Amino acid sequence: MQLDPAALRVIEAVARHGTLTRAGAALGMTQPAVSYQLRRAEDHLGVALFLRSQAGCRPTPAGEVLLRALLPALAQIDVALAEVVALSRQPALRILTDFGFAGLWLMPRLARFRSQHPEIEVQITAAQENRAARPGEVAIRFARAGDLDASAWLLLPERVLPVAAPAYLAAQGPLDTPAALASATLLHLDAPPEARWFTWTGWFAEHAVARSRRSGELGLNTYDFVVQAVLAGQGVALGWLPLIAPHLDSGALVPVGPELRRQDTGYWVESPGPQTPGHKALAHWLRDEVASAG
Amino acid sequence: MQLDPAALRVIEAVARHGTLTRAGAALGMTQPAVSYQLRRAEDHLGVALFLRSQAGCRPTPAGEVLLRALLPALAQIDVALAEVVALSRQPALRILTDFGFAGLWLMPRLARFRSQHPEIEVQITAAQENRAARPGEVAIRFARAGDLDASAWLLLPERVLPVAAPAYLAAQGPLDTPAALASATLLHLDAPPEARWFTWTGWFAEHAVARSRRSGELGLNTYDFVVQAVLAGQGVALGWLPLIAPHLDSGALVPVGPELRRQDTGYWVESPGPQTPGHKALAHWLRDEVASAG
DNA sequence: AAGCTGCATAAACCACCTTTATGCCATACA
DNA sequence: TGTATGGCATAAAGGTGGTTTATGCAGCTT
Repeated sequence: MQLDPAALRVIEAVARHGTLTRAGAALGMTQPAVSYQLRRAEDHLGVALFLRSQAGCRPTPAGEVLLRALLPALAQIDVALAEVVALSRQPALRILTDFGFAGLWLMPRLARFRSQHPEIEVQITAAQENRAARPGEVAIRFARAGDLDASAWLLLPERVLPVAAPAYLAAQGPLDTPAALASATLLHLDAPPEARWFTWTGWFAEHAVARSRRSGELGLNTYDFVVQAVLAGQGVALGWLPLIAPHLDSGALVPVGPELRRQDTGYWVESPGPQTPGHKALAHWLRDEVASAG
Repeated sequence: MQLDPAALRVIEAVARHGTLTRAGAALGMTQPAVSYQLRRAEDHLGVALFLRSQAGCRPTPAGEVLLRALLPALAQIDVALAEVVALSRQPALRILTDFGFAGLWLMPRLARFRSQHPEIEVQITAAQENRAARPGEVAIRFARAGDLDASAWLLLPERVLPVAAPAYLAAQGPLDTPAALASATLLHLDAPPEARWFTWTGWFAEHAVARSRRSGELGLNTYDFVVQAVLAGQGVALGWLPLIAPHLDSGALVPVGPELRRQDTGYWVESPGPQTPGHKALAHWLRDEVASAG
């Protein structure tokens, strides 16, 4: 047995205010409208809910049975509605990250997050210098374990391998060995000294080949640009696997050397402060994206 | 922040059924009406509550916040509504009593009970022979403590006194003493031998006067009739105080002898079986009526 | 490609909910 | 006693919002 839902609010207002007139004022209605609604509800249920007197209304025993459940239930609903509205007024979810990650990983995938969560407004702030996230913000930055707060988690471990464009390989000849690679033109990602990622120097050291940077070789300070240059056949780059995976898949780039991995460095997610549903949704989605990429 | 109450039902139905179309069928509406209501609610709140897909809807995180409170709250309301309806369908409150009590005490007061409890339908069954109440019934009958169930309670202890009409006294002369009363014409309430109330025999025995019934004196088997006869000046009656109080107040009858009381006999209320709000309301009202009569 | 199902949107319409007006009743006060 | 005030009920009028019908788009399955 259900009751016209509007009537529930009227019943509650009458109980709360004690007269039909005052209930109407609270609901933005006139007394006859309240009288009509209350009457309809009582007729529908087949029982009087309030006794009317010149001094106002008081509930009948049947009315009290209903009000005992109705008042707390409506209060609960109102609390939840306030919570929903407060959520909708949350500031946008701000993601801090570097240009490379933003351009090569996040932006191509963001449409998927937005279609799953259209209610979450997302702001992406890309920068050269990654600062730590403030409470409420989400930072996705390249770092090593120990550099971050304990609650940060590793999204993408570091995996690199030398890559070149097919046209460059055709002109250059085979680059089958680290020694052959040492003779090729290398593209460098210029970064501050405290940068934690693999560089060519580090790569050759791992393969016991001495190779220093030649003058005239291209150096770029944004990984996005490094990828553009290698695609254009300007040399061999150290490919950051999760970021260049689409180019490998399409054949625009081919591996020209073995892969190197590190488990304690990579892109980490830190998200200080309270975790709103938006924060949780983003974390969940990020994990899904990595998992589905295999 | 409140929401159109009709929308709450729509939101709940969409969550329960998983598609707008099926929710509409359950609510007796079409899909576009559901779509419109849901849209209005979402616009009002400023946040999407459901994600729509070809396969149906699933709640957003904000939707889940609301549903966590809404589903149990609406369930509580529905339970209370069902309870109210069940109450309204209770059989009438059946009161069993004798003709004297019904006619002289209960009926004159019943309007007051009905105005306080218009939702309670009352049935009065008066009879010469009072049977015990069945579960759900309420019996108000003359009895002595020990004859009834332990839950029965004494409504009106027995208080009697000789009364006559002023016209009878004017014709007869003063009846100041039990001996003078013995010479008067007495009106008798004829009852079965197991009757427990005061009779004239008992009254005279208490006053050490031998008085037996004279032939030709009027005997009546209903107390209502006894009261009519004494009002008509046909003799002196043993007045049952609670029942004749209005006549004493009005002067239609005057006392012509001392009052006798007994505390273990009188009108008792027995009400076996579950005590519905109706039963409780009646008991409460009965106590109030006795208390306000002093 | 065809068929089915789900949701969104626009236009039309009508039922019902609200307002205005009025009357009755009870209470308080001068 | 008469007047004023406040509360509820009822009737009539009207207008608007909620519903239906029609249509189109998208996704999925066979």
